Amino acid sequence: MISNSPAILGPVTTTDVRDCSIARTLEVVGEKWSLLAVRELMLGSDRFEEIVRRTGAPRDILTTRLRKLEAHGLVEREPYQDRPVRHRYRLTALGWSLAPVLTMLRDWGDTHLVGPEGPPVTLRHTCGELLRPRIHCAACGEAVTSRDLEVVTDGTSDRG
Amino acid sequence: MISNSPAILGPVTTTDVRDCSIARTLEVVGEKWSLLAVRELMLGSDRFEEIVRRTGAPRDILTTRLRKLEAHGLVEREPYQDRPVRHRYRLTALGWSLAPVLTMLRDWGDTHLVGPEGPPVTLRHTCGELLRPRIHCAACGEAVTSRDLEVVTDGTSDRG
DNA sequence: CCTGTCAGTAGGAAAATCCAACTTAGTGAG
DNA sequence: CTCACTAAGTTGGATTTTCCTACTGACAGG
Repeated sequence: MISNSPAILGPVTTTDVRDCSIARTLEVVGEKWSLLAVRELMLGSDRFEEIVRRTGAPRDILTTRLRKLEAHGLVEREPYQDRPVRHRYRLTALGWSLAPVLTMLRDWGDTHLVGPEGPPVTLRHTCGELLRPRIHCAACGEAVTSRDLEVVTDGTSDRG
Repeated sequence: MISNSPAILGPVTTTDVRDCSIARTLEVVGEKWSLLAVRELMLGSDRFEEIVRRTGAPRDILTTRLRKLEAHGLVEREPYQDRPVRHRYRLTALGWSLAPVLTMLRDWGDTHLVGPEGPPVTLRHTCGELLRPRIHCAACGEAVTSRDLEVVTDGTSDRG
């Protein structure tokens, strides 16, 4: 094996870790409560108290999550009064761009984690039907399954 | 406000927490390293050591994650030798059904978290183009944006 | 004056994660 | 035979996060 190099070839390269966009994304929104806060903002909550209530997140944790989302440009925090200064939260376009991620997480739960009573929340498409999301290829328009995909790495080093 | 009920209407229902499929899904795969383990399995790693190497997860944590994924039926663990007994891991169909979630997480990172060198990993669709995933409505076939969706809750209690 | 609201902070307990070392039953090299 | 190495963990303890409860400040309503 090349990667577990013996002493002659130098120190073992401890990072065979894949540099991948999934990992990068999870660095931003992968901590507990982050995606649920984003969900709440998408569903219309814009005040701290409401997000606390609807997610169940500890207040201090939610504070740090919202600050992190703000730092990454997914959320804007704007004062809506002073004395005392209060803020509301709003998703930016970048924040809204997470919608497909949440849609797929929701769909997975809808499909595999519900009882006979059905999904607690559903989304209705403008076509009138409840949304069953499918991934299509933007280039050819066809529906995509994992069998239609081939992994392409640039071959160098640890990326993959 | 109805939800913050005064004493007359009974004790404050501490759980205004939304029962939603996103939260349920995150209960299963939302902990650190879970989705990265699934990613590795999708990319072809099937041995414990390899998943450790490629994700960078602590071995003990990865063990508990794989056990949890197995308990939920996303992963199968099968012995491939005894003396000493060794196992390999494989995604079940249920595990593979997470592919759209990972696809969207990857796409978000590809779109927003890459430098000029581009994404570290890309997926090629059978049509020949690199995959740019879009969500379509299974019912009408149209591409979906968040503006085309209406939230439907059953109205009762805390679900939403 | 008393209570309640909102958006946090503070302090300390509890839980999760991380890390390095160890185990077990082998295989291959010298 | 001995040494080094492998795979799939397990163990103990340090570190880091998360959680929980209570508190703050500045106001509004009764």
